[in-house]
Formats: sequence, structure tokens, C-alpha cells
Amino acid sequence: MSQKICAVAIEASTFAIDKLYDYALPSALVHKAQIGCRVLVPFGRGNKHIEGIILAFREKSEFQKLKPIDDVLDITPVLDADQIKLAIWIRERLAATFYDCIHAMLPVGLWFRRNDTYTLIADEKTVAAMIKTEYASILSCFENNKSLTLEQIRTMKGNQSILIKLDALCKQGILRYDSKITQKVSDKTTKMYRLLCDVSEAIDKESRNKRTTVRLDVISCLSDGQQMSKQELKYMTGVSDAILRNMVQKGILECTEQEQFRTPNYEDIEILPQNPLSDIQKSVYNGIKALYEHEKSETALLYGVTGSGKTQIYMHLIENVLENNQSAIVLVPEIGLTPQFIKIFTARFGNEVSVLHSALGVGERYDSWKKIKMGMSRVVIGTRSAVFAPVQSLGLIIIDEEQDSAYQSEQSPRYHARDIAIYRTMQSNALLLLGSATPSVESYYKAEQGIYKLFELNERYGNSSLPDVIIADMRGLSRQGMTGSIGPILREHIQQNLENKEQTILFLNRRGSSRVVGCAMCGWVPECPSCSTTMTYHAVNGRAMCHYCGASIKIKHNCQECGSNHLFFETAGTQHVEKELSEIFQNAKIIRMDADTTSGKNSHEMLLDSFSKGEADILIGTQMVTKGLDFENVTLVGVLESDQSLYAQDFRAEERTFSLITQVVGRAGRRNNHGRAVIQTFSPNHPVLLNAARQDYITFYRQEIEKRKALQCPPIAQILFLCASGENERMVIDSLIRLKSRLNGLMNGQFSDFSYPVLGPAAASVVRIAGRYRYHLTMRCPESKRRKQLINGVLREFSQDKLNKGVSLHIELNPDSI
DNA sequence: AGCACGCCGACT
DNA sequence: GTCGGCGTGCTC
Repeated sequence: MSQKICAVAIEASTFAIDKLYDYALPSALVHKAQIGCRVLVPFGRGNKHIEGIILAFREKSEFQKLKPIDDVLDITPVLDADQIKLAIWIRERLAATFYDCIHAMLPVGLWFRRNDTYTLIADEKTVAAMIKTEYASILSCFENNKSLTLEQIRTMKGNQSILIKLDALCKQGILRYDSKITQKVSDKTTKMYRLLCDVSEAIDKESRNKRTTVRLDVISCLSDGQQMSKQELKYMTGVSDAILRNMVQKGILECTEQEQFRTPNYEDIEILPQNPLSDIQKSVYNGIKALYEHEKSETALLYGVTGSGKTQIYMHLIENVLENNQSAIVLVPEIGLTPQFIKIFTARFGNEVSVLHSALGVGERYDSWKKIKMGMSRVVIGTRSAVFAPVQSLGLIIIDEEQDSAYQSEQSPRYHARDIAIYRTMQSNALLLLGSATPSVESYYKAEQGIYKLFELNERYGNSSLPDVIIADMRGLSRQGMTGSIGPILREHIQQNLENKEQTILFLNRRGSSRVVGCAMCGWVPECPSCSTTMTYHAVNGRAMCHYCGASIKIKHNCQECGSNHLFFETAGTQHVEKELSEIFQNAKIIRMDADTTSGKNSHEMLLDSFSKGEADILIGTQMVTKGLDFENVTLVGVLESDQSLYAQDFRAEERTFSLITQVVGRAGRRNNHGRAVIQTFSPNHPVLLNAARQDYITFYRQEIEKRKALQCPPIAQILFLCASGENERMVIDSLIRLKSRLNGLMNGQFSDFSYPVLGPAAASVVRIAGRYRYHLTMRCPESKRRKQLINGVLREFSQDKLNKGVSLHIELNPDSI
């Protein structure tokens, strides 16, 4: 009888050892094991029980001594054949491990938490008889407790090799091994801390310690008996992990894990009326529908100015897909997945709609996933990871605002939802529709090349028209004594809006909310001890924080370097503007939307809701105010610091600026005819601003593509970064120098057909993050099978080379910045 | 990455 | 002698 052999991807494996491992399938499990089922297998010398997933069956193996699979964990496969193919494709392309890819594709609610336990089942005589053997030490653990978890045994026995002995004892029938498996409830747990004793007792316990200030801060934070998350504690006091751990050990604090839940609230949303398609919409719809009906898969780019009614075209297409008994996936950038958007779809497609969103509870997401997999729900709306939704019979994927950077994953595998969507639609002969008012230069270029089919909607729907755009030149104002961020032109328009009882949105073009603190006497500014960054000041807690690693220091009244009391504080952009506005327009009601005011649950939606009800006159915010907001009564949009993002050094800076400004300008006057947009700038003649003001994408694109040609940037050429990071700067650089010469060697030899210059090593824009130095090599080379072979080869070599110990390497394709 | 094995110095 | 430190190499 030829025994079946399973090729298994192993959860524990790192990139260096990630491959399929062959395991024997015991006859007892033959009926349970299917491709795509997760299994428990013995792995490594100690035969540790590790989770794996069967990706293939084999008739024979090159290996002589195969270990048997312990158990099959799933009754039905969690991955089908297409999904496995996709996982393998991602792994090869993005140099990730099998399990990284699989994790990206499945909901977290599906993962297991394992608890290995050993129970003493032999009688006392047998145990006593073993007192002289090598097992005595382990058996002694069971004196007080007949049943122990592996963790407990490990803490008792330290770093001894216990697994083999435990295994042997199980074989002899002295111990019983159980692997209690519970579904993992959540991956998003927060560690919460609470005082275990009362305040005076805690202070008493700690005051014997010499370095008590931080500890006392922690105690005072928790003195009201409430819980506080680790994050908050770190933020308020700057306490380290080690100190918290120590305080827990001493019995002063208690640490519990709490799940993070945030369920969106869909109530109280007005259902917008379904308007019929206009003639232009109808002809675009018919064109896209014809592509959908093609046998072969197609990609369409729908370029439609803001307010041209792209969403309605999506709806009609989905309706068509459902009539064909197929499924559709709609992807939206995180920030665009508003209850309003979801409601539009649920109002139309009812129970067919499932939402996959990172803010959903794990349980809810898992339920949605199951519903989709079973075919109960055929319209999926979600953010980036929803591109993996296991729909039955995929007919259509829509990516709205396709230029948004939220579609690029930041962790391994660093996939772009657009690439996955292309693969999936090709697999299923389905249609991919990319929609945008400001398509990415990459996508528009592909449309020009005929790779994507281009559709245009260049008329706003109904009677809404584009706002009048005024470019306000801010140069020289400060010389005239006007130092504020609201110039005279914008001020006049705001005044006019207040008088007319119309609303205004002010967009502050800044990333995050950076506030500076420093010493005016000696020039000292706080720098993060483990990152090469300046720390930013947070007025809430009077501390300077590092945005990369979260470290914080207390800012005192005097400079810590020279002792002077001439510290300067610059408040947050939005806060600053809010203050200025309330001084100029003393009766105006203002809502501020930034990281500080939207950190709470649903606060984002609550603020927008309150604004849409007319409870405020002015909304100030950062990028959050640019997406998907549709307010009837907003007739003025102001853009502050519009050139702030223009001069960043990465090649997509101008594209991002154009997109942001175009979107925010489109927010004015969506429904009536006298919308205005005021763009304040120090570069009033910058072509990107002028094009954005006219909402002239095509001209912007023409100019941009010429620049990309000159600089050999995507989409003309592909840029590949090989990024190394590690704690030892010298080793990081040296590892890249070796990698560079290895690449050059290969490209002179067996890869002479694939030869491109390698640049670097160069430092990343933030050289050091959390104590790790970051450097990279740059290659401009086309994507091809040979490149995959070359890069994956050197990556594997790199991770196996002992000289590179402590240095990790990953690749990034056409990244925004580095 | 873990984890076991092995080689070496310190100590009951 | 033996415990336990760290360096080295393997994982079907």
C-alpha cells in the first residue's frame, strides 16, 4: 500500500528555512486530511508540536525517515486550491513565508491558541521505580499537581531539554499528552494594568527602591482604581516594559489582557435616493458591463471627477454581477469606509452585503468570513485585506480611490491590494474596476498603454458644478505683519460664509500633528535615544514623544542642557489654527478633527455627524477631512499650507499633493452652484497646484509622466529596494556591501541576461528606528521571472549567512519613501 | 527563530 | 565527578 505523504507549510518557520516539509499521514487520519486543512506536526529535534497546513499530497518523498502528522485540526479546508495558488504566488513575488501569506488571507478569528498539557497517569509504584533514571527530575514536577502545561514545566525546569524526555514518558504510558486547542479570540488584545493594593501600600513598597519617580508616577496614574492600558501608561509616564514587569512581579500591579472592540454604528443614517443614471453614466456603464461579459479577465480604469457619480455605476455593475449569480468585492481606503458608504450598499443589496473591516470585532469578522465562504453573502465591502475574501464565483472587484496608499500593506507580505486583485480576477476570469478622481500615475500609464481599458466621467452629476478656485499668495504677508495661518483672502471668505450661515471646511495639509519643543538659548531639541528622530511635544501630558518607537520624556520648565527657562513650544497645526480662528471669529463654532480629537471610540463619526447636523460653522482637520465627506451646506473649502507636501524628496510627493488638493477642493459646493475653494500657498505658480485648482488631471499627468521618464521612476522603470536593518550599524552596512558584490557577481555570471546597476548602500530617511539602523541598496530593473530567481536566491543566501547574524533583509517594490 | 547537543570551566 | 554557561548547526 502506498502511503500518502503530505507536504506541509510550517507556522514556525522563518524565511531562511521556509519550505514544504514532508510528513507521513497515519491511516487513522487519512479520511480527515485534505489539502488546505491545518495540522499539528512534530517539528525540530525536540519534536515540538507545531501548526502547519497541508498544501499538497505526494506519493513519495526524498526523505527516508518521515515523521507522522499528529492531528488534523480542520474538518473543512480553510483554503481552496485557488487560494493556495495565490499564497504561493505572493510568497515568491514578495519574498515572504508561506504562513505570512496564509495569515494575510484568513481572518484572525480562525487562528488557534494551543495549550500543551501533560498529565501523570502512571501509579506511584511506577513513578517510584524511575527515581534513579534520567526522567526523575521531570517526574518530580508532578508531585503536587498531576496535570501541568508545557509552560509550567518549562518554568520549573528552565532551559533543559525536556521535550524529548516528555515525549519518551508519553510513549511509555507514564504521562499523557493533550493539546487543548481553543480558537484564538482576538489578536488585538491590549494589556491593561491595575493597582493590586491600595495607594499608600504601593508607595510604601516602592519607596525602598532608589529610582522611584517613574514608579510613583505609575501608581498615581492608577490611584483612582481604574485600569489603564500599557500604551497609555507609557504615554503618561514614560515607564518601560521592564519596570512594569517588575511591578507586576512584586504584586503591586495586575496585568490583564483585554480585547479591543469597536463596532461601527449604522443607525440614524439617511438613505440617499437612488438616482437614475445620466446619459454619460449610462454609456460608461454599458462599456464596463461589456468588459465584464468578456470571457477573459479585464481591468478597467474609471477616471471620474469628484461628484460624477462613480458609486452609482458601481451599484449598477454589482446588480448585474448578482443577476449572473456571481460575487463582487468592493475595496475602500480605511478612511473612506464610512457608515454612510456601507449604508448605501446595504440599502440596495440588503443581506447580501458583508463588511470586512479592521475595526470590526474579531468574532464579527470571522462570522462575515464564514458567511462569504458559504456563499451566503455575495457583496463584500472592506478595506485592503478584503481583497482576499473567499467569495464563491468571483465576478467583479472594485477598488475605489485606487491611488490611495492604504492599499499597500506595511507588513510582510507587503502586498498591494491592486496586484492581488489583478491576480484574482485573472484566476476567475473576472473584471477588475479601478475607480478614482485622481488615478495613480501608474494606473493611468497602463491605461494609456492599453493594458487597462479607460473610461471617463468628466461631468459632475446633476446640477452641481466645480467650485471657484482662488489661489491665495501668502508670500510677503509676514513682512506686512501678518503672521497667522489664515490670510486676508481666506479670512474674508470665512466671514462671508458665517454671515450666510453656510459651513466651511479647512484642510491643513500636514502629516500627523507635529509639535516642536526646544530651547531658544542653546538650541537643544529632544531627540529619541533609540531612533534618529526629533521628538514631538504633546501638551496633554507635557511630554515629548517619539513617533516611531513611542518613547517619551518629561519636559520641565528649564532646558535640560543649559538650564535656561527660554523653552519654546509650537502647538499642533490644527490646534494653532483653531485658536487663531476663535480669536478672529469669536462667535463661530469650530470642530477640530485630528489625532487628538479622534482617538476615542467612534469619535471620528461623532464629530462628522455633529458637523453635518449644522452644529458647527467650521471644520478644521488634516487628511481626515478630504475623503468621502458629502455635506450639503459646505460652500467653502480652505487649504492651508498647500505646498507643505510638495517638496518631500520621494518621487510620489507631487502626485500625493495633487490628489489631496483635488479631492478637498471637490468638497466645496457639491450640490449648489456657488462653492469656493481658497488655496493658500507660497508657490502660487507651482504647476501641480494650478492643475489641482483647475481639477485638471490630464495636464498634471502629462507633466508628471515626463518627469518620471527623466528620473527613471515608476511606472517607466521599476525600483527595487533591498532593505537591511539591525542593531549594529557597521554590520548592516557591511552585509549590504557583501550583498551588492554578490549581486554584481551573479549578474556578471549566470544572470548575465539580467544585468542592472546596483546603487548603495544608502541610509534610509530615518536611519535608526527603535535602535535598529536601516540601510538599503537600490536597483532599477523590470519585473520578470529572472528577477524573482535572482532576488529570492540572494535573500535566502543572506538569511543563511552567519556573517549577517542580527541583520534582517526585506525587499520593497516601488515604495513611496524609505 | 527555537532548540538540542556538546564542549568547557567552576564548584559540591 | 556534575552542573550549567554559551557556541554551533539542524529543522521533513
